[in-house]
Amino acid sequence: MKEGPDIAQIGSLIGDPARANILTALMGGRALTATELAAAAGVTLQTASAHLAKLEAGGLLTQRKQGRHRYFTLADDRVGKLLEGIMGFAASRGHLRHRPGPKEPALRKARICYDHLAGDYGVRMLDSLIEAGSISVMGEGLSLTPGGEKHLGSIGIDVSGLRSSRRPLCRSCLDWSERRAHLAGSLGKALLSNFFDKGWARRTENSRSIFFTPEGERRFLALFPLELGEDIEQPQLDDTP
Amino acid sequence: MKEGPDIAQIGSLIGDPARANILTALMGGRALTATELAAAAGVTLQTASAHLAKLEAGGLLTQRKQGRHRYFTLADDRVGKLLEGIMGFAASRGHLRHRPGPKEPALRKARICYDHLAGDYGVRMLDSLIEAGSISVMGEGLSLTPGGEKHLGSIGIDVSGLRSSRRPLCRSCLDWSERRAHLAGSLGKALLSNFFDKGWARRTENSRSIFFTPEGERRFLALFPLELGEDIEQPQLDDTP
DNA sequence: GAGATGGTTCGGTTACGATCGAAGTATGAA
DNA sequence: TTCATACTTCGATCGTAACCGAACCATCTC
Repeated sequence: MKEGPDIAQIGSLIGDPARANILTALMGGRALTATELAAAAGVTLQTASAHLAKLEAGGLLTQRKQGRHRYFTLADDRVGKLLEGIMGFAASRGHLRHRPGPKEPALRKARICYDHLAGDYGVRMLDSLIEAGSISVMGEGLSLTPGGEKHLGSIGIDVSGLRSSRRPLCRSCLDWSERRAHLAGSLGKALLSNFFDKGWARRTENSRSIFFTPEGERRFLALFPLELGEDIEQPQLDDTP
Repeated sequence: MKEGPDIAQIGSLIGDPARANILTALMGGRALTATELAAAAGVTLQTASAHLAKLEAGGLLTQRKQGRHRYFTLADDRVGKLLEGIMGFAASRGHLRHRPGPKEPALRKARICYDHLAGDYGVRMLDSLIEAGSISVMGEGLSLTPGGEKHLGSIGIDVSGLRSSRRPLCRSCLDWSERRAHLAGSLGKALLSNFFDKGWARRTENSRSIFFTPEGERRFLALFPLELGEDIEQPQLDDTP
């Protein structure tokens, strides 16, 4: 009966609402202080501190002392992938938050998924890259074509530099809001950084959603066109338990 | 702060030790009764009943009444994939069970992962299929080559029949013990069934581990050879009957 | 029908863990 | 030095949920 790894431990780590809020906040990709995380979780600093200690002991988080601040981040991208996987599953079972809140639409449009672009725009970008022949699909996997390397090089992505990292270049990541794949991996990260650098988009405070400037949005949509037309059906998440 | 799907709910479902044991037991792929699951979880029938109700309400389980029995199974293979993902993560962080127990080696050698073969043998099978050119890899994805279809057809796998199902033919599934991919999807399922049908292997009671007969083992190893040599640690004598 | 087996519901107990106030430590600023 | 900020540790409270005994419902066998 008692076999294999202990999923209950990490399940219970994620299972507490306050800790889940902390992890969700850190899915934004940037390092946050204990105070910020306490606010995000809706608990006092003492409580948050206890939670952070547990999460760190569990290997989900790492902290970095900097002066009198302690910055927390997800331990690595495997944690991000794990969480996004659980989010996708939760969304598919209708485990949505009770009050969808006003930020929900912005989240669905464009958000950060640990370090790359997700949401409607993330899915569109990958779809467009595939249509253009820049990325080829094989089962669940993705790979960059020579043409794609050239194409992305022309907009300022140094693909050969990315290859030298140990991290996979292309990975697909299942999007919980769209229920379709978007682009992760070092290439996904590089593309999002590129948008930030160009001033097309920026992060928003206290949210995973990404804000596109009007000009940036225009350019993004032009760079990643879709043949099919944009009004594809949105697969609905049914929310009955 | 409160954004996205509610990961805490499913986290807490998995986070309880009794429920985690139930889910782990069901990863064996076959339907189990409430009484069996109570024994697997180490709790009384009443307690197990309450847990099963929660898991079902959470969409992780389905039950099927048959006579005076109630058979529970994982709701679908997405649940299996989710759990295997969490197991892989837990194993990578060293969240192993306290007492590794005598069954551990057998589990690492060959076990069932919802409905397909995992463990050392599962990884070997996929590696061999790739070496033989039967399956091609593209990033994280897998696809069956024409040659592979012929090859598998010769050992009794009806690939074209499998294609008609909605389920993907080839999927890679990360193995928590080997930390490498093994073959999932309808093809993975069909291969394992094939081994059972031929009498090469059988399930063991109360465990996810798979027992190979001496003859079956010989044939399996011959069918899925590895170039690299097999002498690199052929560990694990199994202790189960 | 009676009896046995499989499973659920109810009620009450118990234990664990989330929470916060208050006090304590570390780092930076004045 | 003194004060302020950032965070941790301690101690106590409190709620919730896991747990089991007992009773209850359902299905099969005889």
